[in-house]
Amino acid sequence: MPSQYGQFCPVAKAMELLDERWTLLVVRELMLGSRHFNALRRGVPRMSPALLSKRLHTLVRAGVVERWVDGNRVSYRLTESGRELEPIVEAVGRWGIRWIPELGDADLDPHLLLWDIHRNVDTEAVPDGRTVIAFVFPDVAGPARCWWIVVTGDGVDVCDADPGDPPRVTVEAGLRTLTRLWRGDVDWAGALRSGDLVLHGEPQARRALPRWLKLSALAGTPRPDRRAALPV
Amino acid sequence: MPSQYGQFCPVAKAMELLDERWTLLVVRELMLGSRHFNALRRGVPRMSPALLSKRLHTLVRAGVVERWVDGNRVSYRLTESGRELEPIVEAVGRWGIRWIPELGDADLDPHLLLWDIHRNVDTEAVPDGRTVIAFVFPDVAGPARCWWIVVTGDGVDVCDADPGDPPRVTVEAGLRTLTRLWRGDVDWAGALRSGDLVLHGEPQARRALPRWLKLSALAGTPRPDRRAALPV
DNA sequence: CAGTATCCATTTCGATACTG
DNA sequence: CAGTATCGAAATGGATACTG
Repeated sequence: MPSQYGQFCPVAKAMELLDERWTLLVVRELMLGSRHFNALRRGVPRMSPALLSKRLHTLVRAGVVERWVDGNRVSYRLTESGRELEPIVEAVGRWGIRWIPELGDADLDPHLLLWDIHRNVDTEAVPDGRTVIAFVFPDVAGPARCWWIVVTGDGVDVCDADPGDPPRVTVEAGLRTLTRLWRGDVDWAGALRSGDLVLHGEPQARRALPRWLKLSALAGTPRPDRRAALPV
Repeated sequence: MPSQYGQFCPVAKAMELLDERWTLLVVRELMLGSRHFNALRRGVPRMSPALLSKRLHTLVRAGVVERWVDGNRVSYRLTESGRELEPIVEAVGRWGIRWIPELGDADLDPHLLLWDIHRNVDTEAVPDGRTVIAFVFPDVAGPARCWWIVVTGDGVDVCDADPGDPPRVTVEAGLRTLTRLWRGDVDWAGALRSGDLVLHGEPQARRALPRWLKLSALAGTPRPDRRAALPV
């Protein structure tokens, strides 16, 4: 049981549930459409399965999440109460992107980044057939250096192994740069101009890429005007 | 330092700060106008001074709160970043009052309740001069049973000792009932009708009381329609 | 696939007392 | 008024291994 504030204030009562570590991130994943335990895990990879399990149970008991068993498959989904958390998650996200713009090295995660990018591919904009987009992080060592996103009529997949087909476009960028691009901290033009992001492939495909890859839903959030905060 | 999620997601970055226990309640108090350490403590009485101090320092480092020293008096106020937390606190409050309506006995606190009520007295509506409103909780033992709110031209005070003057109105109600009235879980008519809330005093003053005491800002939040959730 | 179980290091926090 | 100091109990949660 989450610890109690001993206050009748609705903010306190809500936070008794919502301020438990990881809770709102699990809710975020459910909002983004994850339904199964291991799908949820992909969105919160640093969370141990035991803890995810515990949080899900707490959310079910609180009436925010519904656990559904059909056959031998278990799925979780938000209840009406859970869906009404959306304005909170959005407000937190908007505030976070405005006021906590700095990312530490520990915040960067290629797997998570590709996972996010892949679920925002605009399949309408990508040419029919099979399209492979490769990503190379020159500053990342080991197996997390190269990634592939494969778009077909059936959907979008991420791979950490070469799918074989030659990529239509290869994106070469520092992990931090691509992360900042995804978040909207920098735009395509700025990333290309800085030289830290380089595209390889046919000119037409390179020009089309920004339409294939939609950025984070929060990327368009207006940022605080730093100049206004400076003394005259 | 608050623990890290290891995610670049703005929700995660924001929650690294905001999901620390007590943090949002301290922000709430600052939004309600508390400026000094001991004033803040009154709004979060179950928080130890050491912990309040720690949270304030964390909020200052995060740029959400500004610590201001003038003379030998210290005051805290929200920065622009902190003021932009208001939509979050409001959204959390609205969600909480809609979806966590049940209060445990541990959530009831006469001191906190009178403190809240006193800062929402509509001084415009109260007659000029000196007006005393007494509160009696028959179900509370000891010194927390009787309270007085004193309204003068200078402001509004709460007392836990008889201020002397005869009260214009005496409110006699169970602690839970007055709390639920304050939150808007029940209205004046309903509380009076149930018989658990009784007013003493001249009829004119008794009728005027609901205009003197404004309820929580969240009291008017529409509640989920429970009937709609039932099977047909 | 969908979790449990166990263990222990670490963190957190409440209580209380004390200070300039 | 505005905190700090200290201490021990309790909770938290990360790592790892295991199960139907």
